[in-house]
Amino acid sequence: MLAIERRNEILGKLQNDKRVIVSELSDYYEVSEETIRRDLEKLEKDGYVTKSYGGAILNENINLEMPFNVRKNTNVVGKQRIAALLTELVNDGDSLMLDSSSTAVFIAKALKETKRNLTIITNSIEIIIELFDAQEWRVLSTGGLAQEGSFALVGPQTDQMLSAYHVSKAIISCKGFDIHNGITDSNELHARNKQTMLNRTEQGILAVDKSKFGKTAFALISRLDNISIIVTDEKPEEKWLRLFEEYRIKCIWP
Amino acid sequence: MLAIERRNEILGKLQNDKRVIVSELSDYYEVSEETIRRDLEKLEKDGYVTKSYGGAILNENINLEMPFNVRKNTNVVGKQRIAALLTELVNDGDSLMLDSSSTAVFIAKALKETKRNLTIITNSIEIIIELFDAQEWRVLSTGGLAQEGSFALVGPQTDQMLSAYHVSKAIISCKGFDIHNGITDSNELHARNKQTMLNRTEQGILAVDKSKFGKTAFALISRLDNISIIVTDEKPEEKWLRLFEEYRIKCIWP
DNA sequence: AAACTATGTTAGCTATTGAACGTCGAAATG
DNA sequence: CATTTCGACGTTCAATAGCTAACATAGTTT
Repeated sequence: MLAIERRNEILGKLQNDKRVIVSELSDYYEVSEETIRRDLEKLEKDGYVTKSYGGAILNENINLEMPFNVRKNTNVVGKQRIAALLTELVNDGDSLMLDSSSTAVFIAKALKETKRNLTIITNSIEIIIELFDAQEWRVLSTGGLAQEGSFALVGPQTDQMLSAYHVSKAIISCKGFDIHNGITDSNELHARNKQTMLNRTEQGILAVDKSKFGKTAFALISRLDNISIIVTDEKPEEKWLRLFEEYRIKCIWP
Repeated sequence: MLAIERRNEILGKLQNDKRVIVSELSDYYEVSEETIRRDLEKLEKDGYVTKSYGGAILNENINLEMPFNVRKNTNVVGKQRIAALLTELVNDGDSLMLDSSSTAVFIAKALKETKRNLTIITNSIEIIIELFDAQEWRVLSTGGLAQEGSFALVGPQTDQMLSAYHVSKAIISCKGFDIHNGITDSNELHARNKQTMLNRTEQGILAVDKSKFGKTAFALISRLDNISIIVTDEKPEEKWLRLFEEYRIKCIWP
């Protein structure tokens, strides 16, 4: 059994029983108590539980149903790479906009571990939840219509709220990214929100894995002009790099 | 049973009964009185209770918030009763505002099972998540600052968004409810948001369990004038009913 | 091969609890 | 109003369970 499997099972047990006992888990999984303690330690660090003498209890304010069931996360490694690169672009004290892409969730997690005193504005419910316990941060939710399926807030209310702020960096993702058609998304409301984010910042950062290169989706977000930096998970081909140079876009990969 | 569980339960009992007795707790949990004293000592150190000879009483300094998991799980039955009563006041197609109280979460759940085609505006992240899959409903999130501990969005942004709408019913809860001091809450930002909700509706509904009657918390939400209906979990005493009559407030209990 | 990860093992340390006992507080009694 | 009395309190001590930290090992990744 993999460690991560065991941890997930422990989380499952916590959802049922609200608490776990170190000695019981150690018996059940036939690993040493130390291993279980290390598991709980990790879960505590991730904010899921509170340890106590002899065991741990579930943190009720983390809505556990969500992170596991909802996302059919693809290319997790790529997204984590992108997130790691992004932490180097962000400084303590920055103000950021994050969109409601799954990449942005990874970015939020990575930033939480490394940065202090950030101000985040986002329309992603997942990110809001992820950052609820971020000490010293200011986390703002745009309002908006709760859109089934994407865990995002969308619509004109979202745009209006975004327009009330100006941030040093806006980090967005997209469904498609093409020389002729610019940056595109499959959902018009999402596209509009991302557009607004780019309009309210000096530095637009596109965080997008390589599979999106050369793709075009339904709704236009922006031409390439509004993008300052592209962060991706693999080195793009020469034609892309030439294009980026032409537009004076900095491109970063691991 | 883990020590932290016992302490949380004691806090829960304190929320209901306002006081605890050392000897009773010792019997109930089958630990020595010393252990209970040490528990109370810790709770006192954390500011939740004041010890006294033979037991301890809850600090009525309601400004100090209970841990979320304790607050959420107290008087579940009362909250469910209130939620059930409220479904009878709401019609299919209504537009509602719901605040970020734990009672409101129960109300949202009850409505989801019984009503069609509602429009909900709320600043509660829990409710947003709960209603993400509500078919045919329109669920709007107010924006706002994500406030640690309460799972709510607060601040001027929240007010601004609320002010952009007008609904048939606003359903709010509170920490204290008193003849002279009106409806009060421990948190000023929450109080302001609830106030705004009452201003944006024809029918203000106060959903509040009986333990709040006669209490006064720090921040004023509203005088009684703005309330049309009070829904509670037990029949209030005569003096309250007379008061409600005077203000032409309808009061409902199971 | 080196670096890293997951796990086990151990030794020393710490936290939690209950028992014992002298002191203190509250309420009844004179 | 002073005294008495009994339960409650705090402190200390000891026992035990649990914890931390350091090191060892094996398997995996780079």
